[in-house]
Amino acid sequence: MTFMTKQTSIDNLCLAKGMRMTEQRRVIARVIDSSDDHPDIEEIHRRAVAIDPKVSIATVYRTLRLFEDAGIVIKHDFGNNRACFESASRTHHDHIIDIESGQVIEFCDSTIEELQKKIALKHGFVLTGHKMELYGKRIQDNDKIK
Amino acid sequence: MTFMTKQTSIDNLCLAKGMRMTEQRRVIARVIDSSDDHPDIEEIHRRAVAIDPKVSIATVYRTLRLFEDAGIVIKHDFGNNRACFESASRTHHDHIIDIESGQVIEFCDSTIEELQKKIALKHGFVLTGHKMELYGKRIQDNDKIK
DNA sequence: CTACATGCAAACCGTTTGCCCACTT
DNA sequence: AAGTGGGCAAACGGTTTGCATGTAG
Repeated sequence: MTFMTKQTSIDNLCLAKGMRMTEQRRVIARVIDSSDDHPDIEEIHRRAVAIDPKVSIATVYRTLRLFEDAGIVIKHDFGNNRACFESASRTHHDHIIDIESGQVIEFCDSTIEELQKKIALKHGFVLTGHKMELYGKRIQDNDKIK
Repeated sequence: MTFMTKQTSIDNLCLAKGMRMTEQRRVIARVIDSSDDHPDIEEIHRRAVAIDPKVSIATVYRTLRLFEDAGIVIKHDFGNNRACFESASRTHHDHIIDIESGQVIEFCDSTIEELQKKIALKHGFVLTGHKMELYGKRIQDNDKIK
């Protein structure tokens, strides 16, 4: 297969869902695909424009909603009043937010995941999703000692 | 001048923090205090106006921020793009959100709380807070009267 | 060629704020 | 009487949308 534009796994997902693939969507897909953090719309737009200046912020909004509805990306709300995104193809994880630096650490704990399912069931619900964020302070060396 | 509004536990907290107690703040405190759900600003305003029509929405915003900063209320973001509040004096709990009706159910699970603390520690953090929301669909088998 | 996607700017919506008057202390 | 709080409406910031044009299929 020829490589005119860089092909991403998201591209394939889009095609599989039958959505029309424009250059903008390809660029945004590539940005998401090659990000290992949780960029917000503005940042995604910035990264997209670096690849192709023709991408407008409105298209970023529209495309991310499209991707989200298609289950291609996951939208987060870390409490900054701005949506943050990451590829849904990344393995599931939750987040620890450093309340001092704002840094985001990822983790996954299957025991908690199991418990959540059970709790939901106990209350008469089928779990369709969850959000768990731990907020904390980094432990200093002297804290560890005591 | 007039002292027509009843005294609430939040009132006392406010006084303890040395904040000036106006009629509006008392009304809003009373609304929060007597709510066992998670009303948003508009709903709090509605309830406040029912007690005293003189309360403006701007004051509701200002007062709730004040209360939040003072640790008197807890602000939630259940993903509707609107802040929801509840009294901080209520015992700790997390939430299950019915993705179909938006209804909010409260629960508390000490096993998960323990695990969260451990996970944070494992990653070098002291847990200072957490947010956990389970999203799910009601399992309906008996309440099907239509 | 047609239907859908994009760019632009205006509209939107929850929230914040400036200004000036009212009220608490 | 001094100074904070409230009401109103305008400002704000992130997000959505109407319209005319561009483009994938």
